[in-house]
Amino acid sequence: MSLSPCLSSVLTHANLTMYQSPDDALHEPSFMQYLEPDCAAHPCSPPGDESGPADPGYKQRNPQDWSEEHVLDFISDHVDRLKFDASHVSLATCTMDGRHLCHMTEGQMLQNFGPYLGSELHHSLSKYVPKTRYEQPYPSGSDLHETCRLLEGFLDSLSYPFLSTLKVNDACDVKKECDYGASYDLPGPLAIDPLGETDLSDLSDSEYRVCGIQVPSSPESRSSDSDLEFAYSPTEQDIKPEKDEFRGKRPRGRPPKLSRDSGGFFFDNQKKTKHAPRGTHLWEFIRDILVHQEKNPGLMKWEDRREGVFKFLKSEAVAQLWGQKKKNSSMTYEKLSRAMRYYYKREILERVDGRRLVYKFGKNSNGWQVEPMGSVAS
DNA sequence: CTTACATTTCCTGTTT
DNA sequence: GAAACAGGAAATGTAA
Repeated sequence: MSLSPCLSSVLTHANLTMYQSPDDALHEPSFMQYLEPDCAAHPCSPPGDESGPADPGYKQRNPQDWSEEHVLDFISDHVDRLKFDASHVSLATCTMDGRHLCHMTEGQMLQNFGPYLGSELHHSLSKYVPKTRYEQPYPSGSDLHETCRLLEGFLDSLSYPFLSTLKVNDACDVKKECDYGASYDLPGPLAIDPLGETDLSDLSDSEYRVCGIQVPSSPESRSSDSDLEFAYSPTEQDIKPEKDEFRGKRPRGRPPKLSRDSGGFFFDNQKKTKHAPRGTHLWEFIRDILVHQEKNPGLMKWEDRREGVFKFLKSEAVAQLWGQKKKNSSMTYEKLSRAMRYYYKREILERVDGRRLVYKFGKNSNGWQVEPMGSVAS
């Protein structure tokens, strides 16, 4: 389907309606919210038609030959598929022809489109591009190191808790020459499969991906743990000062959301656009990991299944997974554990004194018990 | 629009 | 000293 006219208008619209305040942002329709009605209203291609009447569409073309509209189609398709909130995409960011797009390194894509969408676009593009051109995003040492440098700079600028030890895999073979450290030995792409009766069923495959990025198991690099709000491109005013600079100035409690009008970048794509469906609570998420450990072995384990005592084995990995579920890439175990502690009062969890990373399900939790007929617990 | 809820974020202080 | 724990305070986003 040729979405480009719609997409262009959408992007233009989005670009022209930069958020003036957080409140504006709250009510700003998402990228796709713009897109779909617009496309419905405009004489876009009929449903199911991958191409316009005269244009075979980007899928039928060599990406090198993509027009700007093809590139916009390509991006919009991914935005659509990923249900990505691209309301902060600027048209300028997406305006390029296929040749330009193909010449972008993964690092540049991450920088332009954010870690989530950028990674997806890069990965997807590598399937379209003939091997002659695109297959070698890091063909030479210099290119490789340039990308490493870009990526490192980008990651550093985000001050992501683990980014200093990130390992980039797959299409970017950077790991071979840029040792970002050990990765979580998570099973595959952190894949918790939808569990049918569980509350994870609303997750798409992509929601559990780490976008080609694996997070290290040893959270040693938590030095920047206060700099987790990296929802924006690192503009001067958006980058938080060092922690120490805040001392004595920052009020207690969660700070107000920053304005999102930071130049059309959209690293706040993890912004929650929808609250988790009713029933999708943290304790249930934890329970489901425990109950279906075969889906994610090694993250958590039962200490005493009968009593409901469990332990985090990879606390930060679980937190990352929870963050993915909530579209919040800055989730940490520290924050997750705060939410866990709130469960004590509600008796969803019980305190287990003296044991680190160990919790116990309380009387107000359910679904974890070993039942005679094994209806829930497997 | 308001309110309740379930977090999320950040903090200080304590314990392991 | 670092990581985890504890819990206060305030903000957030969604549903009702």
